[in-house]
This record gives sequence, structure tokens and C-alpha cells, in this order.
Amino acid sequence: MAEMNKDSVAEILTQIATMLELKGENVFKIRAYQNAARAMETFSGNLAQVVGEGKLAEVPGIGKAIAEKVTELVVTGNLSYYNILKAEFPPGIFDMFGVMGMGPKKIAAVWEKLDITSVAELEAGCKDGRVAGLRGFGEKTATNILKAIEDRKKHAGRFRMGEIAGDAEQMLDDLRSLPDVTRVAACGSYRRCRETCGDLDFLVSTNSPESVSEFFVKHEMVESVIAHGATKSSVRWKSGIQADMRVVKDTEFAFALNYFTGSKEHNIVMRQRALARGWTLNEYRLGAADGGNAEIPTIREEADLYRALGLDFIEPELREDRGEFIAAEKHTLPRLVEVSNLRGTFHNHTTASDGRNTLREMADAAEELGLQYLGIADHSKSSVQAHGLDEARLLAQVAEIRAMNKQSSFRLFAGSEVDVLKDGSLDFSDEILAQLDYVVVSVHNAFSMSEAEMTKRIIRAMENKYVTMLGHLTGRLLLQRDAYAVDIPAVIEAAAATGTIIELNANPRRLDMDWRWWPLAKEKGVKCAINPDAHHTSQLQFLRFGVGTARKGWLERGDVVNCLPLGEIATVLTAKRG
DNA sequence: GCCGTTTTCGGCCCGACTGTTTTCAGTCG
Repeated sequence: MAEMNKDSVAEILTQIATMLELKGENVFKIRAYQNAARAMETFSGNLAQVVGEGKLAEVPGIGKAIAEKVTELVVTGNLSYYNILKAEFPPGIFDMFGVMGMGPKKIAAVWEKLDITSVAELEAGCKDGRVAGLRGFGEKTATNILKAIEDRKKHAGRFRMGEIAGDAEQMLDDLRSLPDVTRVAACGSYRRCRETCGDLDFLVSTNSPESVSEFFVKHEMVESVIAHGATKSSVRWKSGIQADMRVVKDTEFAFALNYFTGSKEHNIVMRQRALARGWTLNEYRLGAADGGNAEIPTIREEADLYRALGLDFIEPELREDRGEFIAAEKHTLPRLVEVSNLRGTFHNHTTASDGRNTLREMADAAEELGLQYLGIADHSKSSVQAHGLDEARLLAQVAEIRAMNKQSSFRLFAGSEVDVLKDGSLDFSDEILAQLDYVVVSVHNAFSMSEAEMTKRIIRAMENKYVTMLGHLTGRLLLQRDAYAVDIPAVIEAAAATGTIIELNANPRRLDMDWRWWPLAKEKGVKCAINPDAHHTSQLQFLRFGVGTARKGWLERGDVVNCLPLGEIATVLTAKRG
């Protein structure tokens, strides 16, 4: 078995939980394994060290039994309990969890009664009537399973923010315009600004639930209706994403908004805090717990609820149970950066390389957005596929930018997105780089080198004193291409040591560096630049996705260099040159 | 299987919808 890190340990614990579900084990034992997996994922210490010291059971959520199993896993790379358990199941059976409506009980039933062990066999069993004949199943169930198998083929996976935000905002506007609607919100991962969403959750408060539900399921975006009840409806949109809507009374709105925003882990802590105060919290109200007689406070807004639970208001982006409760108790939550704080942005392309709009068009669009300055960073000569600029074309562009700056109060900065070559050297000489206002460096090729080599390559590039910032650190394309192997903490450390800014690439296909790493960067004193990587004037709007991601990373205005006004930004860009 | 400043035993978050039942199980979020 491969070397065990905390993610692979978490994966094995999750698989154990799934197998115990199929066996019909005690639900709390199953939950214990799920909790332990979650504890491993968020564990921030050195796993090998804690195992070596025998202190694993001190981690919350991990007790004696699971600590022993994890220790065996880390020490030997193997776990006999897991191996024995896994041998009991045909391998294809786990794929059936991916079919909507198929849970552990149904999967166990078709396996035991019909010897169905894969999605393909399940499909056949539904078509020939065997599934419908099972006790607890029926014609309707078989039909729904077949539909779910089709949906799974058609709509596999998740959706990037950039693909769904337009429709989501349209739906919000349309719901707000209805006469009987009081309050409207999008909840779930969309409100928390996750990089991808599996579905969309809408919440509406109204005294006329039927008409609002009717409107939702008959909207022109809808492709098919999955469920249509009095207070809860689910539809599939033409874009492929599932959209759910809950309808509540306005007095319930704050509770429902909080509940459906999540995350699930955040909600669990909220409920526990309510219980600790003699209340029970659900999506409709704060009530008296059994035997509790604590007075119930009046809650109208989410902030009232947090206050009642002894907390400062926690912004939705932070609700991932990654330390927000401790900070909210101690009044040390960050004041998160906002779109309106941005004064400019770097890393944008023009027709000189692979952009679709001219320098002038890009400048006008940025000014129209209310920005004070715009950095241009077209590709360098090694990016042949993107028509990268050679030295002569780059210097001509610099001259053009200087000339434009003389004619306008809007400021353009002349930069370049310089390729980091395989050995960590740069695509332009220092003499050329010295003539630019700033330099972005990015990796665009040789993605498959080892983690050690890639890390060395990137750090060498950052050590150049002309390099202002590091572009899209991991090269990932969400839902498309994984990040290349790179030691992110080491890169953050090098950024701190060299004074190099790290980009938060706001293109919704990238959102790179990932939000989970920004608290570490901030702790090390590394600054962030939120850049849209715009190849078209309309893509300057990607900044909003970047700000959402920065907020998830606990970043404040002072952490983001492009919040600085024009008078202060220029010196920051060349600070490394000394 | 985990947890504990009321507990080392007895709890563990909970409501809506669907379909199959004829009062509820399963799934989802």
C-alpha cells in the first residue's frame, strides 16, 4: 500500500464507514468513523509524529479503537480490519452510491436478494422488472432508479461558480420580483463561495408558498421537476445543475438561512451550542430543549442567532468549521475584504498575446468598473501557443503604455506574465525585466516533474528580485486538470522570505492558490494579489469570484495589495528591487 | 465507536419528500 498521509487515512476511514453502512451496523459507530475521517482531514499537526508519540487518541473524534487502526495504517501502510472488511464486498457495489436514491439499505437489498453488484446490473435489473418486484421497491422506484442512472451519466460531477452564477443571480432577481415574497437568498455552497457547487439552494419567505413553488418549478430555466411539495421543491435546470428551493414563513427565515447555508460541520457546532444553552435549534426555530426552561431570545436576522449563541456574526464564507467559532467567541474574526475595496488588478491579457481585446479596450473596461489602475501582463515568448511576446514586442508595448498614461488619469502598469522555464530560470533577462513596472511569473509547461523538482523550480523563480508575484501557483483547472505536484507550504515560506506576492487567480476555472492555504500565507506575512487573468474585457468581472475565495481564506483588505490606492501601489510592485 | 465540570453508561442533529405501505422506511440535505 502507498505511503499514508492524513488524506489517504481519511479516505480509508470513510470507506470503512460506507462498508459498515452496507452491513447495517450501528449508526453511531458508522458516524464515529465518519467523524474520525473528518478529524483526520482537518488535523493540522504532523501525523507521523503524533502516531510515534502515541498521542493520536488525544485528537478530538479519535478514540482508542480508531487510534489503533490509524496507527497500524501509518506504521505498516496496511490495515487488516479494512482488508478483511473490503473482501466481503464485490468491488463494483460502491458505484451504486452515485445513483440518486440508492442508499446503503437499497444497495444491500438488491445485492443480497438479486445478486446485483454494479450500476450496469442495477440498470438491467430495473429494466427486466426484478427490482420492482422486491419488497420495499415498486414500479415507481425502478423507474426513478433508471432515470437517476441516466442523470448520472449526463450530469456527472459538480459545477464551477462561473458556470452557474449567472443563472443563480437571475433566479434571485426573479424571485425578488414576485409580489408575495418577503425575503430571498441563495444558500449552501454557493453562498459560502465554494469553488464548485453540486447544487443550488434557494430560500424564500412568503405567505403564499404555493404560488412561489409553482413559479420555481415552472421557470423557463427548468428542464425537469424532481420533487414538488408544499415547502420544498427540487428541479433540474437546463444547464444541468439541480436547484432546490425551500419556502418558509418570514419568522423562520433567519433559522432556515443559517441552516441551509451550512456547512454541515458548522451547523453541528451551532446545534451543540444551542443545546448547551438549554435550547434546541433547527431550520425553523430556536426552542426549549427537553427539560430546559431557558428563556428564548427573539431572532430576526442571522446576526441575532449568532449573538444568542455567544458569537460574533460569522460571514458565510468562513462557515467551514475551520476555527471560526473560536475567533467569533474571542471577537477576533477578520473584517473580510470586499469587492468595493479593490482599486486595480494585475495579470490581464490583450490581443498582443492571447487576449481578445486591445490595450485600450481593456483599460476602458477597467476604468468603467471603477478601478484606478490596471496591470497588463501578456505572455512571454516561450508560450508560443499563446502568441507570447518577444523582447522587441514587449518593449514596444511598454512604450505604448507609457504614452497612454500621459494622456489619462487612469493608470496602466506595464508588466509581463513571464514563463518559468524548466530549471526555474525566466523567459526574459534581468535587463528586460528591469524595464517593467512589475513581473508575474507562471508555470505553463512540464507539469509532470516531481514535487521536489517543481518546488525547486518555482522557488528559484521567486528568488529573482524583479519578480513581483507568482501566478496560479498549482496550475489546476477545476473539474478538468489536477494541480501539479508542488510543496505549497515550502512555496509560501519562500514567498515570505523573498517578499514575493502570491496571486489569487480569480478565473473561476482556477481559483488558485486555493482558499485553504491563505490563512497560512497570511500568518507568514505573504501578501495576496487578486487577479482575473482576463482574456476579455468581460472577464474583469471574475474579480468577484477571487474576492469570494479570498474571503474564504480569511483575508482582509490589508492582505490584498490591489486594495492599495494608486499613490501607494507602485512602490509595492518594485519593493524587492531594493 | 466516541464522549464526559451534572453522566464511565447512555446518549449521539433533525425535518421534508417519496414511495410503499396501511403506519413507516429510506434517502437526502
